Amino acid sequence: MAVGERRETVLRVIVEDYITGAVPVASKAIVEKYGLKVSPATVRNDTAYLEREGYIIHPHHSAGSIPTDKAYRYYVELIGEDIDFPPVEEYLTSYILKEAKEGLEQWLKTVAALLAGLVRNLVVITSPKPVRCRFKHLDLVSLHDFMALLIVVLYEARISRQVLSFQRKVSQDELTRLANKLTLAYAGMTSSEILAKKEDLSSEERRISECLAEVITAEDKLEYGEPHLEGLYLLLSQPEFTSSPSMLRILEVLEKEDWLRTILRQEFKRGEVKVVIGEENPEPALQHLSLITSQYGQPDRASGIVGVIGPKRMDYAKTISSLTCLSALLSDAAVEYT
Amino acid sequence: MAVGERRETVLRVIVEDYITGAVPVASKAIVEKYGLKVSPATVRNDTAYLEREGYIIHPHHSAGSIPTDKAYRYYVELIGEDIDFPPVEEYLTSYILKEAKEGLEQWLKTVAALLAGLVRNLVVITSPKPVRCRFKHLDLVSLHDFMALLIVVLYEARISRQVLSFQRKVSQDELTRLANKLTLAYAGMTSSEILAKKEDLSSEERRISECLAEVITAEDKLEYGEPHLEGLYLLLSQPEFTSSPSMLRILEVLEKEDWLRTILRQEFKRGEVKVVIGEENPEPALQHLSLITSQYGQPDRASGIVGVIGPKRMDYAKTISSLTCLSALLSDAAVEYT
DNA sequence: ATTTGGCACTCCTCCCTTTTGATTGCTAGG
DNA sequence: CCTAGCAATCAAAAGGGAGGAGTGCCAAAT
Repeated sequence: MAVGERRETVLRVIVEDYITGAVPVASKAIVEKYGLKVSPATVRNDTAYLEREGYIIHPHHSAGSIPTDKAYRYYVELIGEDIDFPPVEEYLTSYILKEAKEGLEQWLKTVAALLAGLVRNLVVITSPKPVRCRFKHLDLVSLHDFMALLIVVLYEARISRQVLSFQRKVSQDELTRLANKLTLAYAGMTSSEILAKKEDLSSEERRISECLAEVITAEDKLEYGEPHLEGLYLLLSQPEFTSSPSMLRILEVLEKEDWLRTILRQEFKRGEVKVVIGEENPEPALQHLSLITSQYGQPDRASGIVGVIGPKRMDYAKTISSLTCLSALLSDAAVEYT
Repeated sequence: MAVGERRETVLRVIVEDYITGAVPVASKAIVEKYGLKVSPATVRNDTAYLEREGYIIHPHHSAGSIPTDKAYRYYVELIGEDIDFPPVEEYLTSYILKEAKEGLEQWLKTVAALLAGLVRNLVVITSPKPVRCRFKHLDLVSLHDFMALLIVVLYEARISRQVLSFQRKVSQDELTRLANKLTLAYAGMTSSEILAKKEDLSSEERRISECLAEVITAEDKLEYGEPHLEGLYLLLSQPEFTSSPSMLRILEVLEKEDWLRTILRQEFKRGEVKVVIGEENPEPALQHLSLITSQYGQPDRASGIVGVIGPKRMDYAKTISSLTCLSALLSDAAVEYT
């Protein structure tokens, strides 16, 4: 085996061993566990080289090697070429197909929990949402004399509600009439189209139309649906977070919720799984974690995000393959809601 | 001061001091901080008595006193009589009144986060939900030739959706006609009323009606709306959970979610705040915590639960008063959605 | 040029001991 | 019934090796 080739093997072994074991990998262990035909001293020469190149570091002088972000990146590119994990696919499929009677959101939570258990990390999933919402139907329910509840139904089975007040008394009969009229008038429109359609409207009709457009705009602004988190317990059980301060730091970050935007703002290509390792992440609070994310659904129609958050030392092979498979399955399922 | 009276003072002081400080309370500290006119030795006689009676324990021989569940219960009954906390009320009111444009659920989350910050513990809140849902409106959207999406709008602005399949091709026009007919036929009915209404229905109409009743029944079964949790970070920052195993134990319990039923299954009286301390809770996993819960809304119409979960050593006075006040405010706000 | 065995050195971890300081329990006297 | 004083108790912090795992490097072997 050529020197360069062995170095690559050593690096791969270090990454894989550290992923499963979470302890620094010693030269002796590398030789023994993987049956290399060289002595530990030789491996030490290689690790010295890898350290110079920035692939590994030693937590202290007489400790084994642990991979750097660069090493994980190298590893991910390496395995990216031929990833194949049939058992995961079968396992997921069998569960996912019994789509729930309990509604979409509940089902997504179940799916997320399933994936979390599989990859033993935190899973975040958002419900599918179109980029540009289209109006489908509205209802008006009288609350008091001057107030009504506006219920807006959008395509992709999304709904929103808003309280509305009028200058004068409006009866339920009148509200129903207004609702029917406007439902007909605005069917299939986006928020800007509704605002653009300037016909002669009564004061109440204008009030409702504005409110309607506002509601749809608000929906448009949400880049994704409400995110569900599952497996927090699993993430925090990882050995890197055993100390309570580091656990609290994670929790604090997760509750602030800005991190989510960071994840969701990414550009996705169809079917692609994105891997962001440690300091590759622009968000400092997440730089000691890795994110693996994927988009599902049809980008032009409704789409959502499913992602896994774990320590940098996470099982990239398994997670990437699970996510690839899951996002394909979810895309198929989402077609039914189109 | 009579002996019995002083003992009560000593107990109250121990509870209050332990609530704020989280460290065992020494006899000397009791005398000094609260300016008692007796010596530490005298207080020690009192604590010896209180220990015999089961109100306090000592974590080890040469440590101060910490209250037992019995002591907290005594304390809660004591303060229950004249609780008054105006600053909380004003603080909450000012924020809550700017009701959100972002929808009910989002607003509830904000309220929960606000309360969590105030009481520095985990807050759980459920969206208001009527005990018996009434049908308001339905829509049918064609998916494929044989499949449609059923969108059900209920009173109190609740919505649910369900995928539906037919034996034969059904066009969107036909679906719209069916939707209008059934919306009219079933307006205001509960699930059982819908099932009872046996008129001569076509095969498709029967299929939809059954599905509709099923959806409403499912909503009825949910005792409360989707719960929101806020302030997990605050709860786990409490000194009793600094060790990572105890933190993980809490997280594990919270993710299992069965505990929620325990909380929500309680019987509530209008406007009442319930306090469950430690082992008073039937659920073993929660026996090292205290729960303070309250119902809001109108029991006959929509109602929800708001509760605080904290260590047994939590600020009962502040939490009870905050919750009393908040639940009243939420009830007022909920009226608008009736 | 690469590999290897050997050896000194480093640094972490574990365990044991000691010290320190706080606090109680008890007893005898006010 | 209260108090002062004192011995007893225990946790937490600080110290101190001993042990051990593992590297770095050098000189010799391949």
